[in-house]
Amino acid sequence: MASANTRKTGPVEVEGQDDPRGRILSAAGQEFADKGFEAATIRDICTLAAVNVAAVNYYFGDKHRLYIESVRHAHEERSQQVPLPQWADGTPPVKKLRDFVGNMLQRMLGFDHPPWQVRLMLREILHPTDACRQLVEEYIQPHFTVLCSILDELTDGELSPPELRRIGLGIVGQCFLYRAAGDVVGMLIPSDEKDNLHSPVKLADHITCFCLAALGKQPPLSVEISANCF
Amino acid sequence: MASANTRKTGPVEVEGQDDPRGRILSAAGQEFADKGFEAATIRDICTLAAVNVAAVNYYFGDKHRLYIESVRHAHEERSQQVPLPQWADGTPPVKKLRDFVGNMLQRMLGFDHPPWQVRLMLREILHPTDACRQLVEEYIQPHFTVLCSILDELTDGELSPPELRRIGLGIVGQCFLYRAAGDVVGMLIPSDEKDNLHSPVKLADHITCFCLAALGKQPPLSVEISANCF
DNA sequence: AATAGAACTAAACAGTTGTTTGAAACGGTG
DNA sequence: CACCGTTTCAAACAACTGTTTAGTTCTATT
Repeated sequence: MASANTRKTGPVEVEGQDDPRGRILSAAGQEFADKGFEAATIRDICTLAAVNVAAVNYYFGDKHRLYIESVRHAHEERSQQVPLPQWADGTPPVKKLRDFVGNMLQRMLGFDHPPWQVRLMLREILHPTDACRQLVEEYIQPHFTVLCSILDELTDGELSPPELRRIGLGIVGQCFLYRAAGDVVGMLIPSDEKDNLHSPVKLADHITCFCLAALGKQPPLSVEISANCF
Repeated sequence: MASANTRKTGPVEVEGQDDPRGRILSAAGQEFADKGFEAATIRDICTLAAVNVAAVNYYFGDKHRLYIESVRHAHEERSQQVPLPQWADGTPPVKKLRDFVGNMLQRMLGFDHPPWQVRLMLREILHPTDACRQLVEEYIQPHFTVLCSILDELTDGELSPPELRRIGLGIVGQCFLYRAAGDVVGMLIPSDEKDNLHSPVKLADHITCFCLAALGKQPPLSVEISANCF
């Protein structure tokens, strides 16, 4: 029973398809993402991971610690799946903003449908548990700080940090709605319209344009320059 | 066992504190809102409602039908708690928009802290079950339609319905973030700033101004006319 | 080959879940 | 009072939960 709860430090053993710990972590992430902490059962997780029921307690102690680990695992994976864009010096802030919004939507909505990592993180955001603080500090806060600094650069420092944060939250909120309430959004608009106007790319264009117009960096929307402005 | 599952049609019997059915419905709403469908137990609900465990099956058949009924009960109550504003003819659309956003935020965030009705509806929006369709058709869709018609009036019909919906969703999204991810938002900004700039009233002002600026119905934000514009 | 420790397993544990049962209490009507 | 349908209750039901145990297999070092 020695150090089963600590990370492997022994031989090579990449966290791949072979080691049970990794399999459990992936299986747990999917189950927790789909059903939530209570409804997901250790037995289902272990069946999915093709390990014995006792393996969870052997590797992680109990269900709760497995959950914490699996949230961490989720945002670590997602961070390197969709890393923040890197900009060369002198990149115009307008382009940075568009890139950032596009990146955020891509991370939230995914290419096809959102992977379990995102859905698990979303659960934690909506109903925070012990795993939330870490998620915010290591994942959300850094991203939000980048967004605010882009807005600061965009407005030439005319706006105070609180005002920048407020506008930043507005941008995040517009993206967040599609991620968190995507099903309901789909019920509010025709299905063909969803494909045409609410795809990640089109959405990123619209949200950026909307924000730029509000900040006076672009003509108002109702004048409708429908051509893409980037 | 006759017609215990159908609505009472007999004598007066207002759905108040006396009839067990109403007490169960309220208790269930609170428990479901706090813990979700799986984690909330019939025993806890019945204890809270001060009825026997068997009462749920007697009045509602099973846990699932109790849940459906309790979501319906929630949005019916909330509808009459915070009804949509009624505007006299000739009310300027700018005022209508501000009223609508304020109304929506009030309904979402509540005066002090959000009542269980809203939290239960939120759960259904985030993880839709059978109760979602009804919730959308009877509650969300009508509200969203009002918002779009205000935006239409505001832009003098310059924008197409799909574009109106897209902007409407942006407004909803900005409000929605505070409701759904309020805890995380609270971790992203200083606590005093949350009280000053992110109260329902201040938020309604900001979101409306932001939208009006983007639509060119008001000077851009970065010029900062900090005085209230209504 | 012998041994020690890690990895894994089947089986059982105690507790809780949703649901059902059969009988008791209730409240009005003949 | 006796009767009846409705409502309420304590108790039990079977199924499932997270967790633990005791035992087996595997692996690598001596």
